[in-house]
Parts: sequence; C-alpha cells; structure tokens
Amino acid sequence: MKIAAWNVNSLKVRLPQLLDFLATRQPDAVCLQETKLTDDAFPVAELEAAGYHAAFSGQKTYNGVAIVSRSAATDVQIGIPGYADEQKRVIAATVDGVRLVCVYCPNGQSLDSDKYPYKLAWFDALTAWLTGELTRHPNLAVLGDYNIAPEDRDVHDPEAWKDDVLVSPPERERFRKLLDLGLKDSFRLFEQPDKTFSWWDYRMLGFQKNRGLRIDHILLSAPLAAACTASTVDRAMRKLKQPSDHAPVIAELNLAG
DNA sequence: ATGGCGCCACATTGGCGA
Repeated sequence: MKIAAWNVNSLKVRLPQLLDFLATRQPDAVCLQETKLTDDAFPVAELEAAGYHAAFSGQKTYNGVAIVSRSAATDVQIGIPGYADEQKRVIAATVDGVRLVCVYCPNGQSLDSDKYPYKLAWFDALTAWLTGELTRHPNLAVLGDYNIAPEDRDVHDPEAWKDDVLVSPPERERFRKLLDLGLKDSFRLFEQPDKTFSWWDYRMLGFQKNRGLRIDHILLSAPLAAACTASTVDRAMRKLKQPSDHAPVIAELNLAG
C-alpha cells in the first residue's frame, strides 16, 4: 500500500498536478492539505474519472483537507472530537484497513503572534485525541503538513532559523510528544540523503538553491512502521510548472493479506 | 533591507503562508 501526503496550496490551481501525481505514482491514498475549496467546489467528478474516491472538509480561502483513495474511505471523521475549531484542518478515515489521519497543522506565523499559542494548544488537542485513537486503531498513520521541522538537519540553515517559528523548542517538543505516543517518523526509518526537504519558499530561487525545510511528515504506529518498506519526498512534483511550494511525501507499506 | 512569490478575495491592495 502506498500512502502520501501533499499540501497542494489550492486544489483548484493544483488539480492538474494532482492528477499527474495519481497517474504516475499510483498511490492508494493521498492526504491533501490547503485545498482552499468549499465542499461544493471539490472536484469529485475529475477524481472519480481518474479512479479515485474522495472525502473532504473544506472552507473558503484557507485550510481545507481531503483524503483521496482508490478504495472508498469508511468511518470518515471531521475535526478533532471535542475541540471546537472553525478552521478545517483534520479529516480521518479508514482505507484498506488502515486508519488515516490527515492533518494541516497551524503555521503559527511568528512567536509573538496570536496564532502561535493557538498552534501549541492545537497540537496538545491532537496529541490527546491520538492517544485514544492509537488503541482503537493499531494500524494508524498520521499524515500531513505539521509546520514543524523536527531537528536541525531538517532545516537548510539552522542558524538563520534558530528559535524561529516552525523550529522553536516548544514546537519541537510538541512533535516529540507525538513520537512519545509510539508513532514513528517514517522518513527516519531509512537512510536518507542529507538536506532532504519537503517545502521551499517560492521566493529567491528557494527550490533551485535547496533552501528548504522538512515539515511534511508521515507518522506511523508501531505495526505500520514495522510494515514500512520506503519513505521518500517526491521532489519531482516541485519541479513541475506552477508547482505547490510543498512536495508530496510518500510511504510504502507491505501489509499482510 | 521584513523585500522576494503565489494564492485568495468584500480584489487593483492586503492577508496569509512558512
């Protein structure tokens, strides 16, 4: 089973690239972030024509998440239960016996922004919820844009970014608490090339100079981590015309049966 | 030097992303 996560930065604009990704990579499920579409505008017919189902939760202009899958998703859940949030950042569903939790974690903007404490509180709510989800769903994957670079090796210039949003110690502590639940960062299960990132600024030739961050992650429960045979960043999708500023991240699972 | 690029909408400029 091949699963992926991709912040598309507007599905309206990026639909051709998504269809290219589906056709060439043949994933079983893709978790999308920043669709920026209301549900009535979601491209259901186009994805169906490509052989994919979709479950989605969107809003105008900002945020928006979706799970696109070959097999129809079941037990779809929108948002974090008990955590009231106008921002559409979470959708979970079961595909082929794997519980997929698609997350668009808050950016935080800056350490002195109101969005920063919201980010930290949001992660606390996510972690509390996932604690129970892991017991309910042994085969659990949490995929998406975490807006946290977990370690300095996930940052092109750690000195320039030191203590900035996306790398600050409180944020990295929140990421570590997710790992403390027993989740594994699938990317780090394998030897990886140095300076592998998943996001590059559109400005200043960020991608061409590989001035990026690794902020998109696929976290796996222990049974899924044991079944994981590969985890990569699909840089080629960042080279397309009119790309998202994020590249897809992919994990392959060798599941029995 | 807080710029740079891309996307969105109460659009022809400002908010936001990261």
